[in-house]
Amino acid sequence: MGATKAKRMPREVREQQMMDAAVQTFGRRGYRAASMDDIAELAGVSKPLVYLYLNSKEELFTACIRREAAALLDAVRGAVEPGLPADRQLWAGLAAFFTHTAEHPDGWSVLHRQARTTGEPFAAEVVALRGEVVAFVTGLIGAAARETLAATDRAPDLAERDVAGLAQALVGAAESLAGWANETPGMTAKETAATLMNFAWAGLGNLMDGRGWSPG
Amino acid sequence: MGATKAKRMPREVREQQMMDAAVQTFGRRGYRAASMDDIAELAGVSKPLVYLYLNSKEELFTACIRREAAALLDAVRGAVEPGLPADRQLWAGLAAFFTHTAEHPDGWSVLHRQARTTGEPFAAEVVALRGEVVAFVTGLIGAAARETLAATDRAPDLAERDVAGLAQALVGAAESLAGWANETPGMTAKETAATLMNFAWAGLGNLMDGRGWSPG
Amino acid sequence: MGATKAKRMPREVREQQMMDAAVQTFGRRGYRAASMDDIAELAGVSKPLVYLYLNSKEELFTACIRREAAALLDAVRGAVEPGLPADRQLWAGLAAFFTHTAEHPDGWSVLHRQARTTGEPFAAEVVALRGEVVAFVTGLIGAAARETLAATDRAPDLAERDVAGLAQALVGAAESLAGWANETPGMTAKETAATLMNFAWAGLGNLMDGRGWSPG
Amino acid sequence: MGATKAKRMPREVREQQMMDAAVQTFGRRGYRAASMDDIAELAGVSKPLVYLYLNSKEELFTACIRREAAALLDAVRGAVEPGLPADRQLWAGLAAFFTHTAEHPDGWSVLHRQARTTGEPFAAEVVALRGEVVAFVTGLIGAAARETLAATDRAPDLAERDVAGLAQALVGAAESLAGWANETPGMTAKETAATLMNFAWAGLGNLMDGRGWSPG
DNA sequence: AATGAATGAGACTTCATTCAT
DNA sequence: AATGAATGAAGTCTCATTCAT
Repeated sequence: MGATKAKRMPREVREQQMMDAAVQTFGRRGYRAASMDDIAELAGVSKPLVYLYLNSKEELFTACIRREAAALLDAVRGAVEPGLPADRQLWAGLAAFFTHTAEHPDGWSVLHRQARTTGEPFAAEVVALRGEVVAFVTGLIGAAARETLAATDRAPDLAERDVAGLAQALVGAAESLAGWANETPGMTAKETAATLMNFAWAGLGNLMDGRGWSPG
Repeated sequence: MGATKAKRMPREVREQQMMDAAVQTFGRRGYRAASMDDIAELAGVSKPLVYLYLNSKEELFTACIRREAAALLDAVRGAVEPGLPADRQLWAGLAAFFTHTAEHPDGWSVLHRQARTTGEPFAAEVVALRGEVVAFVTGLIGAAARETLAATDRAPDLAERDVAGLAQALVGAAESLAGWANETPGMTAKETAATLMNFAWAGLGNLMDGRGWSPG
Repeated sequence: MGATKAKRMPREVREQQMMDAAVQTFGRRGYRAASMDDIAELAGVSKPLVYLYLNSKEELFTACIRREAAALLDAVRGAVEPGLPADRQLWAGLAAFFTHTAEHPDGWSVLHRQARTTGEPFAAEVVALRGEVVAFVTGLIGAAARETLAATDRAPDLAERDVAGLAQALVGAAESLAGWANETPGMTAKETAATLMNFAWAGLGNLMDGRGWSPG
Repeated sequence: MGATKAKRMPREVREQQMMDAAVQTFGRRGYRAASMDDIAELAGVSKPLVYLYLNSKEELFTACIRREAAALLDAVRGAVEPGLPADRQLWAGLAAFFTHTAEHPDGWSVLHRQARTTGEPFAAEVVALRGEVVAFVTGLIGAAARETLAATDRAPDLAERDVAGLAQALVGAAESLAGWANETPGMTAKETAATLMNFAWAGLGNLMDGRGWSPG
């Protein structure tokens, strides 16, 4: 641990070292509790250099959020093969999601725990990320609906709002399970993805058949 | 808003005023970003009085967590009538949960966003709360399984670990939907509860039938 | 420990309870570190009552100094019988001094350690006490000199300044030994007094004979 | 007075300036009454710099105690030539002691008045210093006894405990005289040392002859 | 005779940030 | 490309003291 202390590295390398240190520190301690001193020390550079490259604590945190968000999105998108059936796509995306969060717990913490609780302007960054994810999932649910309809030749029976709520619930459940899986030894990403698919898929299917649960 | 500025109130009343102010401030700004000055001012008292009654920022935060956790648990437990079928119980509990979180957004923020990200010893308080909720939900799922089995005369087919994962997913989805509902105008607690039941119940039923989704 | 909590005591009794608590607290913690809260609690009364009777922390400390100084002076003066030879008087005074400081360690601490280090106006109080003691000792040394001269029919050979220095040294040694004796188990007041007399008396005698030590 | 306000000094220099200011402030006002603001201002730096270099008020005070203790011990040890007779060694040590305390009254105050009354962990530092001094003096008294015995061919007559008491008394007297000499204009260190030698040496001699004072 | 309620002022400490080299 | 030196501002907490009953 601890960055290589070699002097005179090219700017881009130093910058990544600093951001690695920042993600780790922010992710574990939170934005306020993380000090620029901590980050500089962990990065193995002096504080003025951090400011020279990243300008301010706020910009540094924002840069961390964006880097980690992009990495997560790339991982999920890269795992989904467009040609497959919707349920397989969804499963592949979830597996990639759980894999990535397990392999980058500090980055995931920055996105899911810290950025969302630190208020504006950071929460907005995560809202954007989450919006992309929800849209992606919404699209998959819609595709699944269409596939089902095509196979059974029935009329669509899902309001827009229901789909949105379902996507929210699915994403929320995934976020929750990511934290739980990280804390549960022996829980692999694929098992976690299967658990969630089990939980969600049948319900989605029933909904599309118009056989939802109702309090009546 | 802003506490009544009447002087010379009995201790217990002042203490509640302070905790109201603290929950609001902690919930909106987070533990670190909330200053005791802010809280005292919002409570309409001087800072030393806050310290006289609540001892320290840490103890104040802990007291807030416990008060809000107790209020949430009471609301959910009070809404569930033990005699009803499991699905009705679950629905009633969810509705009460969404109602309470909608009516106490700052308290919910303290529990769900802030306490969990502020590290020990606060996270442990919420872990305890969440553990009670998960146990409660786990019990309901088990009851539902037994009811189903009694009706259909089939053997149980749910491993302990699956139930635990399902409860986690359900609670996580509920937590996520609580935030979403708070930010979505016109979304009532009952609608939110119905959305989640739709999403979850059919899936649970299928699982109990041994017809889970699998990647194969 | 802990004053009787009976309510409605006559003023003078309450005042002594408070001063007892104050002497103990000041003596053990020092003026600054002792808080009025501590003192009031130890005295078993509310803080406003302490202020009602003793007016302020400064006045309270001053009152403590004066009470303890008077007690110490009374103890020493009461032990010295004017008719005896000077050395017996000195010994009796020292024994009384060591007895009193051993029996009232907090009071002695207030006088010797705390009041002297807390700056004006408190140091002046102790300077006055010490001045009385030094004058008393100086008188005894003078008397001893006269007795010696009367017996040996020689001219006096002690300058005023030497006597003052000797008295200072003797008092300083006594103060130092008081602390040491308090910390040395099994060291009685009379033994301590004898140690100091052993150390000092022969030297005084030699000096009066003009046989002092000199670097030459 | 007042440190040079030149900016951008090397760390070691600044650190000494800060400790000079701290010794002066602690020595005159005491540990509790001295504020870090006062010290920083007297040192001509901002408060954060004091914390950056010295970490905390406690560590700063401890550093002051150690620096001043070392300086005092060095001064006394450096003045004593091992080859000389014991009485000359003692006198030289006392003269150096009184010289040093006269030239560094604030440092002496830190050691003798403030550190001893501020409680742990500071008192322990001074106990260690004083222990070294008492051991040193004890050694000299023992050496003197042996020299006397060698010259007069008599048996030793001093118990261990008596020697310890005598050393205590001598050190106590010296400490007391140091304060007195500082407050008495025109009193030089050598005069003070001679006064104490006069007071103490003959008494020690008599004791070694077995001719101590006794109340009988 | 006595106290619960309340506070202005000031203490120690930390942090994001800049300056000069 | 990089850093040692330095600080304004703000935060948590304590304390002597008073008010109203």
